[in-house]
Amino acid sequence: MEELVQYILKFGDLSKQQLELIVSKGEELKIRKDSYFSEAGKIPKQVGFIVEGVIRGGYYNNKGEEITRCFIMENSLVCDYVNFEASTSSSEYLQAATDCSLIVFSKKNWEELSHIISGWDNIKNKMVQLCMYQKSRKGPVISQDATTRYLEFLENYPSVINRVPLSYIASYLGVTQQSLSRIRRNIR
Amino acid sequence: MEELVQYILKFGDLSKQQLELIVSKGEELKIRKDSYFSEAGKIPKQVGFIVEGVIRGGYYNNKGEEITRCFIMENSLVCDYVNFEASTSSSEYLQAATDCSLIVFSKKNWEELSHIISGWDNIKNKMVQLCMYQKSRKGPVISQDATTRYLEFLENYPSVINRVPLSYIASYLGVTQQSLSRIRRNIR
DNA sequence: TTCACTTTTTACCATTTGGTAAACAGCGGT
DNA sequence: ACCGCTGTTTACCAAATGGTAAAAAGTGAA
Repeated sequence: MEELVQYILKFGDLSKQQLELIVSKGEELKIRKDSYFSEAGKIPKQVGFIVEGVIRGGYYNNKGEEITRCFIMENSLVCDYVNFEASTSSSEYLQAATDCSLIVFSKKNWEELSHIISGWDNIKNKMVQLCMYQKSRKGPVISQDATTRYLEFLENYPSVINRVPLSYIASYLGVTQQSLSRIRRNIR
Repeated sequence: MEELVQYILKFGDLSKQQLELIVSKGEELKIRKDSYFSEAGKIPKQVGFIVEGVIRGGYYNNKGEEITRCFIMENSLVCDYVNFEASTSSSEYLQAATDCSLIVFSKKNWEELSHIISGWDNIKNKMVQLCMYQKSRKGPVISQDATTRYLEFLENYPSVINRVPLSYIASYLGVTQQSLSRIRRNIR
């Protein structure tokens, strides 16, 4: 759980005792590649912290096609927070793009922390805001051509390229898998 | 200020007295089309609530081209909140796409509300989360062709099309102004 | 190893989009 | 009205991308 502790401490100071209390409310969860952390059409039940692996955030457009909206990496919070908080069903899913190792908090445990740790809400909100901020930025720039988008993806996510199926990356970049394959050939 | 009061009440209950206190901390601000609410490279100094008008969120890519990332409409909070809170300079700007009428809160006033109104932090965080959520979703889908993106834009933002310059919409959709013009002709 | 299955690469052609340049339309100021 | 400025539309051709289909490469199980 050490990674989680270090992550939390980036947002504010807590005593060793308080940190132990937080960790005690989390559970380790391993999920296999392609399984879902939360599903489209369902209420998100957990907040997660990624210890190892990559999570893919996406949704189905009105033609039923899968759209990949973001990749979430190690040492990040992962949650569809607005729907988690409001207990509303989400239009998005969060899916393991690789085998993942997480620390998860049930809604009950997550809310309890607000009551038993003073200062937690402040830290929590900063963490959630960063989580949402990271989801919202750094996406591929729609006005750039596919080659540029791919090269920028390599810069922003160098560790992802060899870990997740190419089809997910193509979906993220907004091109067909064939086009991405051609782009990769032309770059060499 | 009635719009702001109604907006706040969607996130939690407050007394008439408390609402008046909140309103008293806000200032009316009118900004002309094309002027900036916050600028790229600078620290965001205010949280705003849009009473009338449309704000355009965007940034410069590494080639110096303007990228439009979102449009923010009436009755929404507008802020680069993560950088506002941390007093860090933003890579994005928020620009009036039409003449705008806002209610704005300085950082000082915004923070004072947390001390003088119990329950405000809870409401505030929900408002900020929604603000960030709206910024992050509903963007044009990169894998769809430009015509589809334009048609979906019309559905999602029917009131914007005749209010802002076409070049902003083209930038948002990721096409040149000429291509957008051709698309509009072909649809009729 | 071989087989079955999935992922990735290639190839071909039709379609879409970008780049450049010019014409056209709208609008405010004089 | 006329001018100058800005925003929008057109046109033409080159380049990028999608759709379809098939081949090649990788992977795991028997």
